[in-house]
Amino acid sequence: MLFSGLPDEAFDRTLQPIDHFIFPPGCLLHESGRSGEFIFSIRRGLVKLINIAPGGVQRIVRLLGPGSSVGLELLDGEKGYRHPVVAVNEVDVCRIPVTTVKQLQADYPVLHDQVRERLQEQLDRADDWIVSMGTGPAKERVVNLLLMLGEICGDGNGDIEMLHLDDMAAIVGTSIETVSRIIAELKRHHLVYKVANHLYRLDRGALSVIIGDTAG
Amino acid sequence: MLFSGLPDEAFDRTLQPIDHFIFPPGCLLHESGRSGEFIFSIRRGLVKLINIAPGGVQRIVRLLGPGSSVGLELLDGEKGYRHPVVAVNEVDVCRIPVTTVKQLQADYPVLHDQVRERLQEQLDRADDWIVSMGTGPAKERVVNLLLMLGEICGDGNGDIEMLHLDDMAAIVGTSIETVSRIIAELKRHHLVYKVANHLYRLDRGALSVIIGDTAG
DNA sequence: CGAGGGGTTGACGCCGATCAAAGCTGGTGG
DNA sequence: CCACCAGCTTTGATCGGCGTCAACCCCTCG
Repeated sequence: MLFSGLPDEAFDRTLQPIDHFIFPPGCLLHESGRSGEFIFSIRRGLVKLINIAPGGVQRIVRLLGPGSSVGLELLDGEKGYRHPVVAVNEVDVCRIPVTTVKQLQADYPVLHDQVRERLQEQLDRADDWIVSMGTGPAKERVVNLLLMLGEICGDGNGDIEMLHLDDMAAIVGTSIETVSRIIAELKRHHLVYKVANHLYRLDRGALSVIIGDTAG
Repeated sequence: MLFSGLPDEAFDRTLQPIDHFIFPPGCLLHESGRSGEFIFSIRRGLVKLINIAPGGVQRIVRLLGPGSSVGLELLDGEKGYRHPVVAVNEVDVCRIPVTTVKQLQADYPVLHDQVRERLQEQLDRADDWIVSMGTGPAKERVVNLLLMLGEICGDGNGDIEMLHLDDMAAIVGTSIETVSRIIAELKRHHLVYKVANHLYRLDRGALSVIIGDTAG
């Protein structure tokens, strides 16, 4: 969590409350309060940061799971969020007023480091995204996405909650038909197989071979 | 600069010196000192952050110009840089020991904000990159790149220093031949024309039409 | 049972990768 | 001052991957 490392009494004097929310899939996080006043810390589930190009085409620029923070850009004093943020699964978040974070940063300098590490983590994620989702044939990109899903919200078994086709297409930058064909082929070769409704298991070793990762 | 907002006397007690370097094109910044000890602040010129995939394929994940900082990830206590950083032009930088930044952060909390803003700026840049360089036909991506070059290191006239084909290809994710054909076509239509050796001028209005930016 | 939304599958055309070869250009040495 | 060479750029020909359009399937829900 964003506040790990802070003592419990740190929160005794916060002027505004830290609330806990649960969003259903497809819900826009920002609507839970007036725009640009809250930072969210994700406890469970998956959210997508989307970019809407002039023309209406959507592209997903990041997936964030448990432990990640949303809205840190508000600390720079700007009014709005950079991207619309939408729940993919059912999502469990802490909603923290920006003023509370600023206040706590002043009282506990270690929080500065926490915030910086979150930002750095997102930057690393974005760089990885540029390489994984922006390069190579469609098949490699889809496989990269599946493996990344396992890392972000893997449940230990290596099972992932499969996204909808349009989300995956908006991530890897292809048409939904192409994604459908690729995943169908992966299923035929038993590199991906269903274990429950929307829950799929990955053969990570075999998938890693496809993207040419000789380190397995 | 990274230290704007700090008083001059802040640097009187720094244990290690802040040096000034000039790198020729193609030079790896990290080699100027032992690995993982320095943060660079760019004063002039352009650097590229590159990612080398297993297999040797290079992809450029970011271009940084004057005002940007390189190596902020070292503040997280890790040993190495995330990406190799290579000078594109002749580059003018300040080399700042990580320990100096940490020391100054402790003495001047406002520096925490400066660092956070730099990170946020790079995150915004990365997100924009994902959209601009990862979506749409090759022509749009190249035009986006040219316009972005003008923003990062524009000299006011709207002139840009043209990159080499292989760099542009590594940015937009196409072959060098495709980039060459696209730029040749732009020249034919007088949307781009040479004003000096490697210096080109852009017709921004007309180029904006290509990428469908109705706000032009 | 019918409607609708997502997923699947096929046919076809085009964009862009690839291979190949021919200009250009700047640097080097005679 | 010129010839030469290496690396970069340009251009052409060909081919495959993937976008697009269209039809169909399947599951859910009213």
